[in-house]
Amino acid sequence: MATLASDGIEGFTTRRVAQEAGTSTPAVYELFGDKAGLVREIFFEGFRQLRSQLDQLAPEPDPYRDLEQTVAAFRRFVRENRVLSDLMFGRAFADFGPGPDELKAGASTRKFLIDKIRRCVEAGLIEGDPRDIAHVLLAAAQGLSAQESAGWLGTSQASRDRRWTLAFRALMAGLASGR
Amino acid sequence: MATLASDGIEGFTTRRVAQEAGTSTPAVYELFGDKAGLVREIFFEGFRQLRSQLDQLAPEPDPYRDLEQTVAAFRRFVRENRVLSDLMFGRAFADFGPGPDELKAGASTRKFLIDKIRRCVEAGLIEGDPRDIAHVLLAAAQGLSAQESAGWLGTSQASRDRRWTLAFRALMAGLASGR
DNA sequence: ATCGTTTCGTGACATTGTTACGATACCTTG
DNA sequence: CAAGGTATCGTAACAATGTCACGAAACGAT
Repeated sequence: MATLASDGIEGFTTRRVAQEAGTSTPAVYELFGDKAGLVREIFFEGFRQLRSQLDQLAPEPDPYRDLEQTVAAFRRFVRENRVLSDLMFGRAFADFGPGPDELKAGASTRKFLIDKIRRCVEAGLIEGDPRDIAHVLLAAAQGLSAQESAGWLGTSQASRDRRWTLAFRALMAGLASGR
Repeated sequence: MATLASDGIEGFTTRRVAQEAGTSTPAVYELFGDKAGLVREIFFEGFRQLRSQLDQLAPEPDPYRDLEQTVAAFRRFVRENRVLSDLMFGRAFADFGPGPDELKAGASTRKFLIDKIRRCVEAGLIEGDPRDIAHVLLAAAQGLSAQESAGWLGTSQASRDRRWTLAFRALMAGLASGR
């Protein structure tokens, strides 16, 4: 079966989706109304998968390591679902821009982060508004992931790892002492 | 004239480009070979513009403020050239993925950052390999910009500003004390 | 001045998003 | 159980787009 992952975005056409679903093209339009609607569904499915993957993380007693592990899981998700992530966080499909409902999906993921961050704040590891911190942390992870996907973060695995951990440690250390 | 900024990505077609250039479609193919080639040219032009905008920054004696100002200029560029930035840093066009030459263009921008970061390191403000720091700083800025463009960073200007400065300050503070 | 090369315009082809138009299956209601 | 309405689906078509073949024209070199 040809999927997003195997054929990339350019192979993603309504006809092909219909064919591989064993039905005809208008059926897709009957169900999703639009190609954008179809893409939107995949978008939501992506966030469900990410959420499910985060939920399956083994609980970690240390709040710091717990947060670190969550970021690592995010990174893994993006690496293993490159095209899907481009759709979720980038602008892979031209005619699909995130609307209010899509923002909610993103907010759900962020909420997951916020809880873990709150634990770190309550443990005295860092200071600040968990929501702001979640935004910053997620933005950094998203930027690093985008660069890693595009090959901009370095050619060797070692340098990419080094930069990821540097970013996380620096952010956490900087958040330790308020302002 | 219809441009990328006014009509977005969906209006960007080889026929239209040819028409507004006062020529015919195959002329475009003669010049750029491909639509990807045409897009690539815009990609490079984008990095030239970004570089030119960074070069026009008034020199700042304080290395910290200098770096901060550079990041602010990056943010401004992305905000004022939303579609172009999507093309440069995201994956706005499906059939165009960054190759070796494109990576060089990105490296040029990063080099600009590295010099300013080196100044901060030499001034004792932060510690670490300037190249690693540049990667991390650029990734964070790119992630924040992407979220801001998509509307994920918050609805109020104040919260967006707060998160930008939080990210920068936290990163710099965290880089101050090595490891 | 002539020839070869480069550039360019007309027209065509394959693909894609999208929809009109019937046909079919299914579900409700008497 | 049968009839009618509705939702769904397949065939075919249309418009737009990327791309290219095929000459025509322009332009420089000899």
